[in-house]
Amino acid sequence: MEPIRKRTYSRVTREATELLGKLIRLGRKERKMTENELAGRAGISRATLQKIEHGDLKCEIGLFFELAALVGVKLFGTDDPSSTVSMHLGRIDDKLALLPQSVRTSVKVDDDF
Amino acid sequence: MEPIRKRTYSRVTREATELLGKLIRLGRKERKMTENELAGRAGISRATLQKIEHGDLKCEIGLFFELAALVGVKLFGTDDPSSTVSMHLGRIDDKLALLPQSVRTSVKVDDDF
DNA sequence: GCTTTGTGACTATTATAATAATCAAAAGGT
DNA sequence: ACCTTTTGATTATTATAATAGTCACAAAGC
Repeated sequence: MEPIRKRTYSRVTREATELLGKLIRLGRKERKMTENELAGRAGISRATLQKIEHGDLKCEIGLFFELAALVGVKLFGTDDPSSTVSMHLGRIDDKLALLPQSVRTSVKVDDDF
Repeated sequence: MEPIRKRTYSRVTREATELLGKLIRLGRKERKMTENELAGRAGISRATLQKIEHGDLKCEIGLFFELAALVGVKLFGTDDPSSTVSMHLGRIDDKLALLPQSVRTSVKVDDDF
């Protein structure tokens, strides 16, 4: 069956995703893990891991990032991702708050964390 | 209806995705685009754009990256993503070619988190 | 004030991602 | 050479992401 909806992606997007997939594969091999091992750790099937390592654009971003973290790929180019990401998050929140149309939903309590 | 399959994500993954979503939102507002405008340009629905800007882990990585490119978010921290990504791709291919396919004696790899 | 536009938050439906299962072939070890 | 493990690739099925549509509310603009 031919897919009914076909979407196009820019070259930058395709290459960035391909790069991330290859970094995951490289990290996995550097840690001497098999596809089954890494897939098991991540709680996904081997088929999905294969798609991600090949840069499949349709796969969940959460799976890409989770796998990257599992094999030590630095998402934002630093050695300690979590602290740096948190720092960035604060900066972005400040910037968004200053913007005219920013919503920053007044008194909404976070439900997520 | 409760979801049948629920998946857990690490904090790093959640924060990284949230950050990327907020960077997209920030880039969109800096370019004074509405949600409908950006969604239309990207060929997606407004609902999906909202999920991405809120850091929904289940959304396609291709959509995240495509939106990031559309609003000028630099995926790999450089001004000229495509050339740099291509360069990285070549180096990763070289590294992968040198690595043995796997190592049999299944050494347990320690987790980072 | 009023009107318009942008956003948040749902719904039901449809398209599809993720899965488990399989097979063949390549790679590694003995 | 052999045998084992890992990988590539494909299937059918199931779970779910993406969609269009709607409603209410919040900001701007008049």
